[in-house]
Amino acid sequence: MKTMIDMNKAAMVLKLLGDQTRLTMVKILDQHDCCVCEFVEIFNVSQPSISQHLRKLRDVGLIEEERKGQWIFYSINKANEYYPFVESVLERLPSQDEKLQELEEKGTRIICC
Amino acid sequence: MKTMIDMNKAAMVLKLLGDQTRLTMVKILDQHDCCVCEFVEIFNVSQPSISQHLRKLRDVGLIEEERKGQWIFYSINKANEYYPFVESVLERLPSQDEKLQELEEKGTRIICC
DNA sequence: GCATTATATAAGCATGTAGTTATATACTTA
DNA sequence: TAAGTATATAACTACATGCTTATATAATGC
Repeated sequence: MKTMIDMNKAAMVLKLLGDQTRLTMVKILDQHDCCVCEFVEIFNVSQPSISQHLRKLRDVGLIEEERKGQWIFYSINKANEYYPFVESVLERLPSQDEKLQELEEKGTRIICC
Repeated sequence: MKTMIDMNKAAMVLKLLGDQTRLTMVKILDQHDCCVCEFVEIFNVSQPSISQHLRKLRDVGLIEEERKGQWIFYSINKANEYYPFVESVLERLPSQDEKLQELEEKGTRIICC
């Protein structure tokens, strides 16, 4: 039995995911925690733009933040009511691990604490 | 093995589905063909607004039109490259059959040919 | 304490979106 | 053929969105 979701909530979540930056962020976060500066490097946009995307995802509770020293790490919130729905979308998307791989090769991946 | 979809195509499709009117249309069309005037009655918006939503869905090939006399019927295009992805979203949505049910009770459902 | 780094927020701007009204096109029926 | 019904398109408008730059806040390290 699959988890159902209200039409209006579903449309809201799909709209959130209907942006290439946010969709990729969520796909990455589903596998790995990430900090803001990593996203800034992955996507070719300004830091405020990244913060604003993260805020939208956090506002609906789909991701959570945790400060670790100087950095703020974001992670997926699997307990969120929309997560099962989001997960069924993410399953259809190719892994974005190579984006973090590139950071590691450049030595800019933040491994903290 | 699930069908995969490019990130940019996925974001484009999710954006299309991230509107309550279009999402509901696609959910209905996944089960029943429908003509424009039925959608006009179901959603509380003008006929041009409905036509514009249908056009967006048709432009990516997700739905098809077929004229039947005076009416133009739309149907889902299961052969479309995005359909498997869309289907996995629709599976999580509650049936919208009651909307067509209401039309039948009012006697305004178009059964044609 | 001061400079540096990381992040968030505010403000402004250009573009996109969803709706409307007006009008054109196409089919049906008297 | 004329009137009515169904649909699409064009033009316009209000509002949303995603980006930018500027600035504020917070932690780090000298």
